[in-house]
Amino acid sequence: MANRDMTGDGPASLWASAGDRAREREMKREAVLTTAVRLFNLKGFVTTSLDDVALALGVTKPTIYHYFPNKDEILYECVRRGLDSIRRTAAEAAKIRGDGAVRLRKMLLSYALVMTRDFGICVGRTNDAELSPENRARYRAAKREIDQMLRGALQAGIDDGSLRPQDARLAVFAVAGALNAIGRWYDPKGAMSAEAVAKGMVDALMRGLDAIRKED
Amino acid sequence: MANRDMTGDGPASLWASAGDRAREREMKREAVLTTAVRLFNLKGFVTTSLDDVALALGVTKPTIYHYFPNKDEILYECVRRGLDSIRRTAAEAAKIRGDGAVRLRKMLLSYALVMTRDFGICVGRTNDAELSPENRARYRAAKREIDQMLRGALQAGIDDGSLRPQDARLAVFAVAGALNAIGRWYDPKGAMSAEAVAKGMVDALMRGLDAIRKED
DNA sequence: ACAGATGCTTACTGCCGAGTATAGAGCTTA
DNA sequence: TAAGCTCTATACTCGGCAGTAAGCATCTGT
Repeated sequence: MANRDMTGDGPASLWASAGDRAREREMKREAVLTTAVRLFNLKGFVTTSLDDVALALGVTKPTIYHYFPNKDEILYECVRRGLDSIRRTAAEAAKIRGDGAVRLRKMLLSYALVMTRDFGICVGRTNDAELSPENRARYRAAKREIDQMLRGALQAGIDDGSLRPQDARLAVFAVAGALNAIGRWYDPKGAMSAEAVAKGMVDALMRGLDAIRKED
Repeated sequence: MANRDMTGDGPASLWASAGDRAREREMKREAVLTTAVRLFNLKGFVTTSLDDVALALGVTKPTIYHYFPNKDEILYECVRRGLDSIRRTAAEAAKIRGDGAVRLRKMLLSYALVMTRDFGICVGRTNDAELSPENRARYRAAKREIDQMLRGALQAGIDDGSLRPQDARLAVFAVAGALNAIGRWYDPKGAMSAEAVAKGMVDALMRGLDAIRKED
């Protein structure tokens, strides 16, 4: 990495091989994570052992420790990804032009979609008491941030008249509660697509906030 | 119990003492349960050991086993109580006269109130994977029953025109999700009373279902 | 061909927590 | 005063799981 172009070998082969290794490592790490999150969602974090995860991957437990320092970090990385997706899409939605109702609707739609996928489901099912104190603090901070964004959009909607005046705190808790639970009943192999579920859910929730009805 | 009135002692003293003992035992069992549920809600079921519960009660672990056969039964009894409260009040609400919207609103209000109390919170936080297979089956059956009652009232409301035509399954999941999450944020020592939270929540949710607005 | 890194294995340790064996204290009935 | 029941404690067993030690194979660059 430090001494590329120093040999006559040419940078391409050096980089290719170094890159291959790094990429392969990243893919394996990814495989650990996706296998872990699926098991966590299926059986719960505490009741899933790393031996279970290793077995599902066809490797042994110490292998997992080559990619993650401990079990807690694996869970944290799972919820971090879910929360980051929500946060990122919500931040984007906050920037689009339109009234508060329009921005909030977009936020909720992205939120709902994330909750139909593995890392999102994990967010919905994870109890913060399962995380280490440090990661719990980060987890809570991320949740708070999302809550603030939703509340901000809702309040903006109330202020600009696109949403009914109401207790923003209560309303956001209700909405988030409904969305977080999606992973507890949604079946990807069922009749409804993730998009249909998300849209149906968000339409109902936005009606509850008295949004001006806009079919898009 | 079998031979009362057989001695000259008189039934009163016999019954008093037998009753006292039974009552005392019942109270102790109750104490185990309420202490356990509070710890479960605080730290999570799996991460709470029976030694923790015993310590909080000022006794030792074997004492707990005098009142419950195992840890699983303790958790099951907690969720059973919460679910029974919801089920009972919902069944009552199903019998009152009025249109579907009125009955559904009553159901949700009782549901919400239960979710602000310990056994209700436990229902909201318990992951069915934590229960033994037999108790998990009972737990699911109770949940399904409640779901059916809500869905029935909602459908009745759609049929009688008091609620907007919509996907009943999706709507009930949304509503239940919002209510189940109450225990994750509601603080009994906070500014809002349980009643205020329940009413605010239910008003918002019913608006989402396009109930005819009735301030009661 | 050799040195060192990398990836993974087998075979552990150590701990924690569910559940139990057993005994003793106190109350109840005879 | 003795037998028996209820309740509780001390002091275990046993199993499961997070995390580790140490070694073997393979691949990489010199």
